[in-house]
Amino acid sequence: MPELPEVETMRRGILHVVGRKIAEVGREPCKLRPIEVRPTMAAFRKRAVGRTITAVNRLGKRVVLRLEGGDSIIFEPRMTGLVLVADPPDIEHLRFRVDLAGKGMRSFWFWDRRGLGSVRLLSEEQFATELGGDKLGPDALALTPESLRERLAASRREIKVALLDQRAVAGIGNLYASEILHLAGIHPAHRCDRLPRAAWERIHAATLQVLELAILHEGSTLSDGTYRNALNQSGGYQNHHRVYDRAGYLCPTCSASEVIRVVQAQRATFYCPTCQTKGRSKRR
DNA sequence: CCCCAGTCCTGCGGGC
DNA sequence: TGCCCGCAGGACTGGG
Repeated sequence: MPELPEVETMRRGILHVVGRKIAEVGREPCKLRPIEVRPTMAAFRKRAVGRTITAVNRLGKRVVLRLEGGDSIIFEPRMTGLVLVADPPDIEHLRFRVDLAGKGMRSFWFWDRRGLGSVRLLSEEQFATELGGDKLGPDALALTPESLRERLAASRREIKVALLDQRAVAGIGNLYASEILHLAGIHPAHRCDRLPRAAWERIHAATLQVLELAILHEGSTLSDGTYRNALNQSGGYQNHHRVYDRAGYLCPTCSASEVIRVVQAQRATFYCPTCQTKGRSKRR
């Protein structure tokens, strides 16, 4: 499931479309339930064709193509979406295509097995309304210890659940939340409003460390094999997971406890009961 | 406002 | 071996 490192890898994989002009856009033939594309294809085509792509950005877990004139195309992969420049895993799940004018790469695609993702073209105004303001917190890579603490310290939620809230911090998902809290040595069920200042600093440092290393490895491809980079290659960070999907295995940090799986807010959380303690017990 | 449970969707794996 | 159910968790919504 694409989170910040996977989406950042997608972004880097299509960075070379900057400066290219869009020749055509459209849905790919697909027998499954169609993904959300907005606005209608006729309006989408009218506003995209002939425009030059001026930048490829990432906003939390979305890839953003900036077009000359102010519109943006937003690719939102959600669970199983991919941005591909070549060699799709299969053609049945190709959902959307962008053709480019001129010399070089001719097309790139949005592929999505489960179809929960979307492709949207937004004006500057729509962009500000739907993705700006308080809709999304600061990007996890742009976080400071203070901004993290300011946004979450008053919450009564458990820290693992709060880290998934994109209005608090943008980019962290279920997999990396577990990995971050393990590296920080914080129990996932610790209430935000009971975390000391030093804990926020550890969470902040762990967030940067985990996400940056995961980007270096081009994200995590889990056993279902869904996530691929723009060239349909697997990521490598799954080989560095310390707790995620590793219930019953010995914690690689302490070698004293097995990794535990629990459910928080209907999602799986993995942690080490020795490395990640709650409250006072850890105070030397 | 804050938070949780339910919803969308497809493919896979466990259990019988 | 085959079938069916439950699970995976992005983001959004409805309601307490």
